[in-house]
Amino acid sequence: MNIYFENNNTYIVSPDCFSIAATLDCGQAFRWEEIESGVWAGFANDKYLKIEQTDNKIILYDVSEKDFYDFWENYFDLKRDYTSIIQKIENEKLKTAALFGKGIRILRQDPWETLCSFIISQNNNIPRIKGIINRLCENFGEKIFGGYAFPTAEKIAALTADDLAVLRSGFRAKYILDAAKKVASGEIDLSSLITIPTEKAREELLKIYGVGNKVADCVLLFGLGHLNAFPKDVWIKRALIEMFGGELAETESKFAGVYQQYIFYYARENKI
DNA sequence: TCCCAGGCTCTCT
DNA sequence: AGAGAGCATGGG
Repeated sequence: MNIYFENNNTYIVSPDCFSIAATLDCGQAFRWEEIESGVWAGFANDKYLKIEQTDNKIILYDVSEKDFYDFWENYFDLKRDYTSIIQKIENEKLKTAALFGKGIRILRQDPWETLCSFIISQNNNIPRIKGIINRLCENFGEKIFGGYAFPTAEKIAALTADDLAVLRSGFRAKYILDAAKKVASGEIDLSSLITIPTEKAREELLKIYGVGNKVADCVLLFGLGHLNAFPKDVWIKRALIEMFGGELAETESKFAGVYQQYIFYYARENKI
């Protein structure tokens, strides 16, 4: 994987275990879309990015060397060696899923955005999740180049359930408000959850009304860098039964969350 | 029309 | 501590 910078773009040549399609469309982020074949555009924090993948190259448009090292390298988890993670897998079926989804990287998303997004995701389908999040950003987010940033917890905490009616998020609105209030007030300090043990961080997240184990694990994995978190949703539960007879010891391992994404992607793409 | 969606809370055993 | 209903809304 070779990286260079030219014309204010960032180029990644021969990327290792990095498919932007697999990474951006495997259900961990909701604000990316494929605008033309191989070209994706979306938002992260207060930034907009257009990114393209060709045969042997990934181009991050309008991303300087400083932008890349200050933000995108971490966002796409590019310092981590996914090749070695996959190589160390011994379970044959898990290895099959891993090789199928080897281009997936676990995004390091903004913790508040991740929390809010996965609260919205509960008992919901992906197209509608995206719709609600879009309305959330359009109505309450800062206008930035290309669209709207994700609204801050402070902004949401100052709203009422009536204000959130435009989202058409149903029963989830009260959960969003509780999360925003706990985060904005400092009762829950999301950034502090990055460095404490996974179990302790999960306990904190579970204090939020409307956050259960599944949502907490998604926040731990996609927003807080706890790669041992293993969210169990309906897809995963079904896949664990179909592929592994219901039990998989690797769900307790250091990179369980990475395996989880491989299994999720494999199950979804192959309609297991 | 009907079933169900990357679940959670509440209630009842 | 485990099971089941109810929840808002709309995609397929």
